[in-house]
Amino acid sequence: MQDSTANPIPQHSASDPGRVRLIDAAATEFSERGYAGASISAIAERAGVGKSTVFHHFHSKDALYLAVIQEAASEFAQKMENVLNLDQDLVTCLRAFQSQHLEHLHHNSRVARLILRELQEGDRERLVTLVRDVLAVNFSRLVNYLNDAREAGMVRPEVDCAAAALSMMSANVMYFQNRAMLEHLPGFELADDPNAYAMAVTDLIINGLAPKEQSS
Amino acid sequence: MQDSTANPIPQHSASDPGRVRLIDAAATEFSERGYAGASISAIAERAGVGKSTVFHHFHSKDALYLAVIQEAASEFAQKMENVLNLDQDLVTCLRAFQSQHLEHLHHNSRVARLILRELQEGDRERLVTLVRDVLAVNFSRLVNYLNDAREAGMVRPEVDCAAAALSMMSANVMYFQNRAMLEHLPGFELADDPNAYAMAVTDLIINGLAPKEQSS
DNA sequence: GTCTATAATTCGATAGAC
DNA sequence: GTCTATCGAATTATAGAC
Repeated sequence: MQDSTANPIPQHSASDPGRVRLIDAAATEFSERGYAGASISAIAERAGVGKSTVFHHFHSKDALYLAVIQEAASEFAQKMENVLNLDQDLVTCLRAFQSQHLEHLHHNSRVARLILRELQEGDRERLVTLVRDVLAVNFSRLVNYLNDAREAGMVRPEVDCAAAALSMMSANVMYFQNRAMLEHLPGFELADDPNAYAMAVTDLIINGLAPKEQSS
Repeated sequence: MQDSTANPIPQHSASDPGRVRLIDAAATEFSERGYAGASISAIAERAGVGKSTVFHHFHSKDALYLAVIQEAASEFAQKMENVLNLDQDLVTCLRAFQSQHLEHLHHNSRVARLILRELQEGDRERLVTLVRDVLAVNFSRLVNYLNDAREAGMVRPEVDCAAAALSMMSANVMYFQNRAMLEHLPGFELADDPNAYAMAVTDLIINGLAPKEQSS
């Protein structure tokens, strides 16, 4: 199988079962104990392999760590490709995006929490690598889509597409991270319905608060 | 578990200098070490008073903790009152709100970080109290403003005002929390200009992505 | 399991303001 | 003389060491 790789990160692909087991074990360890707290031996043990096997697949703890996140990010990148295309209308695409993004966070909550944790208290170096090499790719994909849609006249020319993309994702991250507490906000009805929330946010982002006055 | 009788939150207000010193010291200790990690003696020492003085002002560690957050929350509540009024137009109010909110996060970064930390890894009980007794008040204020604006026809009737309020605040929290990493997102120009960011988000929330033209 | 260290909380007394 | 902020010592709870 030939990889259509113009990708910067080498994708050994998921074919390797040992690699998959390791990434899964590492995801658990890292998310439960943080980067520093997770030990390679614990990861190896959890994966049912020897410590040296870990270093056969990944040349460093750092590389393994990034691979864990890369794994989830690539998966989401795939979903984005299915959803963001300019032939469909903006509403359909963004609804699908927002809904899938939120769903992705829940389905990959270990890694999502890992990333959020890293963003708060992680090491600078690792953080920059993470953002530039992994997160930026997916973020840019959405920004580019919005920019293209703007070119095509589907989006107002004044809109800052990066700010828009960030707003969309922020809303989901907030929901994912604090769902338990949102229940206690009076007037917030959507705490138990992620999809309805995603739709409400999408509607807001697309149409805004203000009425579309045409009554002149 | 002892029940704190009849919620006696004494509103001595800021007049009491000893109280103020304690709240300030506690803000630092709590935000640096987390709730469990912060000790009453360390707080007392930092404030330059004896340990038992702390308990003269606050009946418990818990009460002190809440008072720290309550302090910053009330301050923001005051700012909201100055900014959210229905006599001005929606754009003006929401711009001012968004900008002040983001500024407030920066000026009270110790407490802001404290809250965000608590939301992630805090104790359930304390979290619920925090949300219901403190955060919900300010959140509701914005939601109510939006609801009133909707009644007044300044906001589309379909909008979910709670979701809108949450989106606005999420965008700011994301920015506050991750400003350092946003620089590394390609295409994101506003990482070093909080006010411009707040304006971009406000514009988005008010007008949305879609052009205003009424296509029948 | 006992012992110990550390932390939260309570008590009783003191000193100064009104 | 009362009121209140303060403090040092005493009390309880708990987690970790041995």
